[in-house]
Amino acid sequence: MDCARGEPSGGDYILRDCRNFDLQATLDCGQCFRWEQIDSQAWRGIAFGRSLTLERRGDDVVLHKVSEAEFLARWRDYFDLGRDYGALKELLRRDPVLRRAVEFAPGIRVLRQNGWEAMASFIFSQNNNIKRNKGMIVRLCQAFGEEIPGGHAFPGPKRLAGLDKAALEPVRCGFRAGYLLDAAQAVARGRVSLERAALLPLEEARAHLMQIKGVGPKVADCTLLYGLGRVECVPVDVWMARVMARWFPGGLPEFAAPVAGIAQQYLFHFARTEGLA
DNA sequence: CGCCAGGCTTCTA
DNA sequence: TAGAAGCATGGC
Repeated sequence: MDCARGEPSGGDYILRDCRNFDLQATLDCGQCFRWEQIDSQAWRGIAFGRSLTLERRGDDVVLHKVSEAEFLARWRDYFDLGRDYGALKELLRRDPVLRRAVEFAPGIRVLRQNGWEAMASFIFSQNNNIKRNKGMIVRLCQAFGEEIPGGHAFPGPKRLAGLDKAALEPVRCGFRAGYLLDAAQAVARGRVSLERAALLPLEEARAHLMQIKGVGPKVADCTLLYGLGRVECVPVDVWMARVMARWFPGGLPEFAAPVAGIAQQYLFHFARTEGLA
């Protein structure tokens, strides 16, 4: 496994000899919006109502002020550390284009974020750029998220469901305000169940999420992949559409299907930063 | 200043 | 039922 030897040390939790985990590539490849780089080796972010500092220290990765219990309960799955990315990449390398993408950023991991946060974040992302999306999310959290040490938690659907567009004005999210409210109300009232979407067959899960106004195929797929652990799901945005048209007109290789969403992440990052298209 | 942004809804033929 | 326009806002 990638980080088999984790151990508590002086209040921190250390992943010894941690392979396949490039903080920069993982936290800045367009899948998450609440992480910021502190210095060349460290990042700070907020997830699950907790502010966390992560540091690369040689072969190790250090989670600052994290107990073993907290690591196992929360961060292990969040960073997808139970998956063997070494073996996964070995599989993907069978295709020459995937091989290039994997070798471009071999330390990418796909995070398993909170389902609601992923859905809301990608509702915000539509017809938007990543920089501004981060700003909108900061303002949403400052205005409506619970205050926690080091910042604000992401506001849950119940908190947002009672608001109206006027209340969201300070977030400056434009036409997306109505979409966010419909999503919050749908989830808060049980019209849409993220828990069910996590388990449904993929096409049914997409259709279930797309009942929400402002959630189309792309946002539904991002919710499934980044928020609900559906690594077989492939969001196709403008970049991936170019990649597919140019390199995979017949679709991604069959052998990649069970982890096609992760393959997508390597391709997306490569295409967007190196211009593979 | 003009173009564009990890799209989606609505309008039109 | 496909294709284009409209959408709020700000980054560059």
